[in-house]
Amino acid sequence: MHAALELVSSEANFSAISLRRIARQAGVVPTAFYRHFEDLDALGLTLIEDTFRSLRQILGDAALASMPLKGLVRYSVELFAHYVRDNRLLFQFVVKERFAGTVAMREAIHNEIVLLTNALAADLARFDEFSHISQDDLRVISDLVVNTVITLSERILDVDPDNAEDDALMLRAEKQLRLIFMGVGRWESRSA
Amino acid sequence: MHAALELVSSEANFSAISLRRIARQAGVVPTAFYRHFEDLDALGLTLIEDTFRSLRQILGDAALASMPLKGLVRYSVELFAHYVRDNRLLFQFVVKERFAGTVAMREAIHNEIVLLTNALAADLARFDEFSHISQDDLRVISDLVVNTVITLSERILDVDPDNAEDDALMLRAEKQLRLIFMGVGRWESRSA
DNA sequence: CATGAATGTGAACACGTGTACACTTTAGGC
DNA sequence: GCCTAAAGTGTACACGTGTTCACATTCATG
Repeated sequence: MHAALELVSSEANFSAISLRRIARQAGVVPTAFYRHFEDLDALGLTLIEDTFRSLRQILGDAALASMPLKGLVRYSVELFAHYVRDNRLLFQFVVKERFAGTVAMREAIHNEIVLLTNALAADLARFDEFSHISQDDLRVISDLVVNTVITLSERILDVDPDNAEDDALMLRAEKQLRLIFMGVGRWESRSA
Repeated sequence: MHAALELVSSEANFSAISLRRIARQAGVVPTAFYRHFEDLDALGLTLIEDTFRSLRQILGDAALASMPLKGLVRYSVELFAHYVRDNRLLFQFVVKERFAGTVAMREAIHNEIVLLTNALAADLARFDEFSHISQDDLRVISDLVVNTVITLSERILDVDPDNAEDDALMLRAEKQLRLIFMGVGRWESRSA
């Protein structure tokens, strides 16, 4: 698995690397691959699963819902950015395969993102600031927030690790999220 | 070029299809490929160029800056969505290669998006509603808007063409953009 | 209509690919 | 310390790959 991640990180994407190259990178003979996965698709799906399993755990442990809304934006952006940096290869893989992968992979990633969006909507619902927002609109807003955070991680992965210009990226994302939350204050859900 | 687009649309992505398969799809012998492009990279870059050239033209012709801000959101979302649907294969290609493509391709796409963002920022600056926003913040806002529209097109491409549930997607994107613009009303640029 | 450029052809090359199969090595629980 | 399941090995096959080169065809324009 790690060999595959390394190759995908330095090459274009998963479909561009072969079973034999992965095996070579892992220091193992090609046929040994089959001892662990039925085929390349299975490997890819496992990598995606792993990524989101641990991401869900991080986000769950953080218990964001019990924080004051003030400062939550900065905190969660930093938490997320930290996690992305710590799992660079894994996230690079997911970002690349989100649109370029197999249908199975794309669906898996999509489903996980939907789950994250739902979780965020549920968290936001607990804040007074969102009490005037309808259920549907809560999901629309969460969707926008999730997309903004995804874009942030794509960008963090695009600059090289020790460049440290991530700060500018994070500040921009924070600004955008604050802007969104400002809009929420004036928002009126027709069917609230 | 069209043969390549068809294959990429039905397969995973560009790096997964071979020169020989493109030639076969085009009804031509493999070596004939070299009469038109130096290699596959050149083909890919040309496709990206073409996509954005015509997109820039559409957006330029629309002269959005001369419209009232009211109704502009709905109009531009519809214009954009229409264009994406009319150039489904082209956009599918760009979306897939945005992160999974060659470095050259990725850079080309990235640069084009930056151009679009700058153009939007310049357009927004003409509206009274944005007169209290600093130059930098204008770019941050435009960035958020562009990302939201990109996400919309990714989703339009994900549902099959004659499904006609695009409307729901467009409504969501419109809501999100209106939310952003609501935030702008309360936004205060510190260095305005 | 002729001529020259643009486009398409076919054979050949060296090499990378996924996977099957029988075999050997490694490691952990009784 | 043995023995069994897991992991790794080496060989072999049929096939797809990019690119080369000399040759054939098409087509526009003088």
